[in-house]
Amino acid sequence: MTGPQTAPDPSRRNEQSRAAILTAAAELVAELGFGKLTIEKIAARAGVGKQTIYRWWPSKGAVVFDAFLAASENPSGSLTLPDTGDLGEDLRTVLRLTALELADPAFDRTGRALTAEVLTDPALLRDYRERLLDPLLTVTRERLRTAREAGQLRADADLDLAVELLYGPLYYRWLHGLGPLDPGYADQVVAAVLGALGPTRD
Amino acid sequence: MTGPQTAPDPSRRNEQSRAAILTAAAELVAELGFGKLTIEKIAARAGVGKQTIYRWWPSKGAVVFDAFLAASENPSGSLTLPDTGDLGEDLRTVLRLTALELADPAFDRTGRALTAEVLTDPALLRDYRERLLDPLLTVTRERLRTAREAGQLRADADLDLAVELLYGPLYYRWLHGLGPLDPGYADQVVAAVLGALGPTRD
DNA sequence: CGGTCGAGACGAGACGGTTCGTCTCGCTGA
DNA sequence: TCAGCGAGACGAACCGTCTCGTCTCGACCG
Repeated sequence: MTGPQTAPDPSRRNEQSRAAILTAAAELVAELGFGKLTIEKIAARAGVGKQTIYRWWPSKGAVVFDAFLAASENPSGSLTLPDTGDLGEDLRTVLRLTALELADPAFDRTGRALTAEVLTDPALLRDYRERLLDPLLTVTRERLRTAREAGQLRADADLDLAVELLYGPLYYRWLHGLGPLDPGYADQVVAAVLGALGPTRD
Repeated sequence: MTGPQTAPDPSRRNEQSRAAILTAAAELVAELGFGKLTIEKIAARAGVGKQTIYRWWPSKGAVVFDAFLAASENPSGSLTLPDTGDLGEDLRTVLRLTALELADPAFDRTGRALTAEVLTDPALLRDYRERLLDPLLTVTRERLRTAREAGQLRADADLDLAVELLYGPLYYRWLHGLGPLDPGYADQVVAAVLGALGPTRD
């Protein structure tokens, strides 16, 4: 479904070319921004024929997305959240790290370009969900489930809602440039979510 | 700063052309989507020279953004939130309406395209903040302030945080297609925010 | 075994098509 | 009279497709 109609043979793929293309794409998107980036420039920088890019990727967005993934993907392949037993502490750790990443100017340009592409290309959005977002949300939800069973969240707390209450505001503030993305803000969000979904104080 | 370097004289501007351009842009972005939309097509549909578009707008995104604004701007010019005295009820009303709009397929395409443009063009983001987002956030914050003074929120509730807790999750869910944007979800978000920042139950 | 051969990915770049943004044209209206 | 107007010519940039000749690799055969 995702592959081309006349499928090329992945086993014959040239790994050097693939790596060179992703590296070139990552460099160029940082230098030029996504809008001024072209397939031809990627090919030239990578020392690669255009067709080699068109053969393996359906769009410019897909190339940049893969480059981003290759750079950010955990080599160990496993994505985990800390579990010290204290939900608040663990969430603060995660959200502080997230805020730190979003606040990094180097990440900002690439991240915004990628977000814009992902939001307007349904196929890319599916990829993004499957390979990055859903794993993160799942892992977060599982941590919350553990906490709920330990009585650190209400028994009827909606975990999907909780996850969106955690990440939504950060994301909203980041994309719109509404305010500083610092550890204090991360702590505020965590405190609010715990206040809303934590055990009732009776 | 926003204007061209050799400023044209706004007083000599042709209002018919301006309106025709915005109408054509709105129609075409709905028909073709933002990506396949071109300045030349807008000019042709509007019966206008390309230069007339380039003279008054810096980018394709800016034209579409203006078209969107012209169509959605409240004619009375005033943006207000309901104030029945019951904060929960008022917030549910607003968030339900917001969710309804985001869930509208007709809005979805245009909204995503516009969001993508706004996020990657700092000048457009500034425009968006000034003309749409900040007024909405301000009006929401003022409603929350009233409620706080009436004792419906904690005395130390951070209103900036509150606003982002309200809109952030909706926005997050919408952009990523995480789940249904229905009145029930709006109610859940409001309940969570009131749970977090409402008066302590002592 | 070791040599031959065909398939398919590769680098390079020509190609026609599209859109870009700039630049003239006269024309028109304040 | 003068700046904005519709129209469209213009060169530049990229698009995505295609066609070269090269190379690598597995299959097959002597």
